[in-house]
Amino acid sequence: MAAILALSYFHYAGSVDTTRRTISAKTGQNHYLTTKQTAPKSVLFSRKKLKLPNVSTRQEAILLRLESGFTEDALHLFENMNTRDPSVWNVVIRGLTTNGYFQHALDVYYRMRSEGIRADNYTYPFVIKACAGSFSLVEGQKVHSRLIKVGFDLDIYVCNSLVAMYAKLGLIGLAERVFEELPVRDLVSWNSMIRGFVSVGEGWNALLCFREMQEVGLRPDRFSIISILGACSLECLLRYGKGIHGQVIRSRFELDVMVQTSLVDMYGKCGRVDYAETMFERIYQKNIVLWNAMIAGYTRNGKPIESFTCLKKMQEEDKLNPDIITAINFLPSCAQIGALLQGKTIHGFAMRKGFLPHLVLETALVDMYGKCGEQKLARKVFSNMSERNLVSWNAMIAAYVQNGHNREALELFQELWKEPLNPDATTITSILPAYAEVALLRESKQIHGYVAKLNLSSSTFISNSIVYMYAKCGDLQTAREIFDGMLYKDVISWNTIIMAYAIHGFGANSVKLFSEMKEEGIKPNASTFVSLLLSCSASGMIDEGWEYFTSMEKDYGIYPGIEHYGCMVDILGRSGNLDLAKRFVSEMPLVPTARIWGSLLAASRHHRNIEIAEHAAKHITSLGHDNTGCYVLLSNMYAEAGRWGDVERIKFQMAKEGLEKSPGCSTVENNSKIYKFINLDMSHVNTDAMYDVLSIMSRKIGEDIYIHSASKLRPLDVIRKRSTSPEFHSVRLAICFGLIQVSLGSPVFVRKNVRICEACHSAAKKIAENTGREIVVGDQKMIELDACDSLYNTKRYYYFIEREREKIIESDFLCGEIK
DNA sequence: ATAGGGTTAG
Repeated sequence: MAAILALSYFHYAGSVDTTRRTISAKTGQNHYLTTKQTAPKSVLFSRKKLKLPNVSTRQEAILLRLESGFTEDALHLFENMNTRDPSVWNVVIRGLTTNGYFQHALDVYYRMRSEGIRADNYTYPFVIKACAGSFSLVEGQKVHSRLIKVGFDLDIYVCNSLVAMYAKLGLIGLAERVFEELPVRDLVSWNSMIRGFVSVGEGWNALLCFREMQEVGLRPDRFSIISILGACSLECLLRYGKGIHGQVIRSRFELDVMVQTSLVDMYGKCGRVDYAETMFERIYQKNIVLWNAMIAGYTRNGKPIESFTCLKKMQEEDKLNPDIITAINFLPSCAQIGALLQGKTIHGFAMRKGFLPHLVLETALVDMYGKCGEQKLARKVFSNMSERNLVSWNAMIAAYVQNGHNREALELFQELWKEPLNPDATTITSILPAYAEVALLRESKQIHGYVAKLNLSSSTFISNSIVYMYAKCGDLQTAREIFDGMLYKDVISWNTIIMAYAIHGFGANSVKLFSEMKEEGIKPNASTFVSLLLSCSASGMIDEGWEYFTSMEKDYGIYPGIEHYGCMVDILGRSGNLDLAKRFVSEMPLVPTARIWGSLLAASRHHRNIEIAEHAAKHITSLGHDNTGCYVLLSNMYAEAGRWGDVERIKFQMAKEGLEKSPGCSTVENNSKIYKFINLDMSHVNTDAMYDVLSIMSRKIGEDIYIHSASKLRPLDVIRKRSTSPEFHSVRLAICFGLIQVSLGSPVFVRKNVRICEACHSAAKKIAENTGREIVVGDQKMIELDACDSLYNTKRYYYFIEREREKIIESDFLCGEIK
């Protein structure tokens, strides 16, 4: 078959556009022409269409070859014909279109015209279909204007094809116009229009169209039903879909496998996989499409195990091999349970079967690898892709963010701007957490501006992320302003703003917001209490902490999770009652994690209780995580107590485990650039000025005993004081650098990779008071908080909205009997 | 003889 594509007899066909193109639908969806879509399909003509009276034997022979998929042979016969009846041309164009050779069909059409043979109303529907098939709007519009010229623009067959073509190209407006201008509309016209709305994602309009069709007295047929079930899925209208199901049962379509498949699909998409299952089980003859729909239903509804079983049953019971769609539908199930091995198996299977390259499948693989924690493999698939669309980019960006590679995610996001693609809501949703992590205020403001431009500011989910992003960047005020301006605040919005105040240590505000939240009738969830307890811990509100901790179970029926216990250890540790904290850990009903012991260790460090620190450290090291931080902390404590033997012992232990102390460093942001400092840092261009400012500041805040300008520093003095004196800690250097560099009126944002020490914390406060500058310092504590709010869930929010909508239309839409 | 259909990633 490849030979036919190489034959040269199509070269004269005129200016036929063979480039691949992307058509953006109103919905922002992209339709892509992939190599798979243009590949020849050995689609057979239906038998009933074959009976052609009064045709020459030659023509019949051509038709026979075309319908059996022997396109090349057919074309040879065609080329050798002398007398060419217009109907022969029609047969050839129809054959090429039906077999998927859209470009060749168009070539033959142009050749037909150049040879002076008039295309008729039988020619155009196929030519139009070929335009749609090759996703060529240019061709389509050329043909459209041509047929207006020759007066076929009122032919119902031609116009119905045009409606379908424009809809397929995503230009629903043009489809509507052709539809509106039709003098007479038959069932096919309506079906094409309904299908069109569904295919661009406008389920609502499809429903309106469906109702209008019945109002003008037409009864839906199986095509209408299949399309309208698609509309139900789009709008998540379970009740309405059930109504259609009722009509189907009373109609003669009950045993139509396509209608049945659409029903299974609809139930799956409306969240009732149980209905889909019942329906599915009752179907006697299951084809691959039906199996795929069922697998997709399980996957979509978070039932990966059932999806696995279903795939197995498909192979065992019906001896069906997975196809591309099966693979695409199945991969998210692997992703959901982190079944890397099974995902890889599918990947290998797809390669052996020659499914690759395939845009959608590769995107699903990127997503699967990303969710299985293999961002490197995801990147490998992504980089190998011959074609990428926005969805592929979104999947790759998400893969980086999900695995904590925020820098890479941001770099990729920057690269995306060079592509002829526009980031959408999904892109923004994926990238915002990366912005929050990296916390560059200026860049965050830029992305915020873009969100406003995209009109996404009204999305609760996205606004929540933006509030969080500003809070993490240190700009609490803007975070609050955005929160106050939100139209719909859900529980996550409240959790986020409470957390924002917690991060900044304004516990009182968190508490106030919590009562406001309750007044608004928003029910707190587990995350709300994490935020609240963190607030209490950060602001030293010990009694309130206990109160919330006991109230969450008593008043709200929320059982404390490991995070809540962690916060309580922090709170108790802060109070200085380390024995109580220790007892709390030993009596908690959950197995303490490294995070819990870490809290106890930090508290012991704070209150210089070596005994309990050793106890906590023993547990941490036994858990086998990265013990570096734990060793360093313990070592510092021994040093402070003058227990040098123990310091040496830990040093030896670290060397044995191949661990190195990661130097504490601080960063400060200026003009979207990050400047990094280590303790005693002298590597920066402004070192002298920086130390001068530090010297002045230290004097002002009463810590000037050891300070001299940098040039007068003698390293030995410094080294001797290292473990105890915080005067040259990186945080202070970063602050001073910021004071010099950041323009007046803008806040100075400093972050530290490990926990900031108490002395630096109070020094920062005093420097802020003295200079009148706003200084925001974030440390490890702030970073730890990220893991807490795991309840971000887009789906839940949208689902809620859809429920509400269903109530509104339920009474409005009553479809008539189906013929 | 002509047109309209189901499964597809985030």
